[in-house]
Amino acid sequence: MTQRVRATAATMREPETPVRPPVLADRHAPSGLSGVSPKRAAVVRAAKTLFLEAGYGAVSMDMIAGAAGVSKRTVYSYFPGKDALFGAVMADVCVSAVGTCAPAERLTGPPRQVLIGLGRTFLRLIVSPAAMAIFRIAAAESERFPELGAVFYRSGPQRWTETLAAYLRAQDAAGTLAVPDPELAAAQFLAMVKGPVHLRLTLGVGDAPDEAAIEHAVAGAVALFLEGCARPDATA
Amino acid sequence: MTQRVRATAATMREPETPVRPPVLADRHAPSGLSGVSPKRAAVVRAAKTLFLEAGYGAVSMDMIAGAAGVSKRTVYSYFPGKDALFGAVMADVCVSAVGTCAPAERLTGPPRQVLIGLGRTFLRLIVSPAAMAIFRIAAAESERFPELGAVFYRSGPQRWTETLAAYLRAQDAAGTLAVPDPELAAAQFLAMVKGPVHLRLTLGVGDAPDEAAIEHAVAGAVALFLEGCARPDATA
DNA sequence: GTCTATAGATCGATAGAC
DNA sequence: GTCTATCGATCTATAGAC
Repeated sequence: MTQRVRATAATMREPETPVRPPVLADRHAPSGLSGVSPKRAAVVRAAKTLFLEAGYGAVSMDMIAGAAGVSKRTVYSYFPGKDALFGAVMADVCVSAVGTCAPAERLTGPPRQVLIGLGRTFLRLIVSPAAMAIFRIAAAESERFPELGAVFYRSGPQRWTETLAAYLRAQDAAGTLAVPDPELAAAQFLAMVKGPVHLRLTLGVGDAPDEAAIEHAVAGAVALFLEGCARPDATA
Repeated sequence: MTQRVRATAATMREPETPVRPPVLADRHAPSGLSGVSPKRAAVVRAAKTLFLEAGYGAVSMDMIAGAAGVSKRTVYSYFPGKDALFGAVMADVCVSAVGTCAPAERLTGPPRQVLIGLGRTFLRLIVSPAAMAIFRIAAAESERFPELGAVFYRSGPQRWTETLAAYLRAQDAAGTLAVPDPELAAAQFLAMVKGPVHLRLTLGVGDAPDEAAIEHAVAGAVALFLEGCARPDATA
């Protein structure tokens, strides 16, 4: 099991090359292709699974072709190279897996209740194996694939922060909470929720938190956050 | 530029192999050697630089040998393989770069002052290029090298958390603050300090924060933290 | 399915120290 | 004379490209 890294790295290093083809963008089929090729879908599916499991470096084009049940030639007919395939797949993964899980729940009601609900959903999401795998890869490869980190950030953390910030701003305006800087406060809350457990998971220290641990982390974050924001003259 | 991953992983996976040579531990020189071999030091130095710059996969033994000004044979005479060299170097890096920067400052005085000082030091440290490089590699390779993640966690985050927790516990006992769970509170504070900026850096979104941004992040975290912990009947 | 490039790893030989 | 540290050349496996 060997792998190439150098050529790859140079190829995808967007900020350094004056002319930069959109590597994260999909080049689609080799020619005008109506609809979606099933072979191509199989390649993407196989690549997604393998990349998430083992990371960019540990996956070979042979593996992908084998898992997809196609020849390597076919893989290369749909994607110009390993880096492009990786970029296309990971961008899609970020949007679908992280983006769709953004707070669909209603952010209405008393702050404590909303924060507990949102914190719980958020923490459950980010400690899931799938999310951890995506994050780990995004962190590891963001240097080589700058767009990957950006896509992940926009489709995941940024959405959560913005959504929560909007709620906090509304609460501030309504006088329910005192939040001078909603963006910062939202980031702080989310950081508190994930802080105690996410770092350990990222470093492979300890196992994923169980429900009790999640509740504990969320409750602690909510308590600290609300005590800090609750006005003495208003009910939290 | 290729690399092996399979054998490597198995070798370093301490918890799984019944008999496990201490890969993170240095085997030193091939024989009894008084003092430190300059060649060996050169190898370690070169490997450290290269690994931190490009990560495990992107660095070849040829590069290391070349950068160290020795032959590959010499490299292999000091280290049984690439994984052992990586483990030895990274463990050393974690301890020296992250460990020595643990709060040397005195954690005495009023909470606000202590938290601001500690938060500032902490944030400056973790956003430094060196620390970011180590973190990135630890996160990326912790799956393949479980010990690496553990060493990093112990020598870095865990120390900070424990130190701050001890201070918070003392303050709680003294009645200056109300901290029911010092460990959690310490983790929450540190998470708040780093949250807004560290994630972006990890994902390669945006540049390192300047002094103003650092002050802003620390001040925000301290404000939220203290308001949440300060007893109405005590001065914070 | 084949070909090339390159990675990690190994080997015999040599020069100097004790 | 032997032992040790060092070097350059070479082997095998495999990733990536066509």
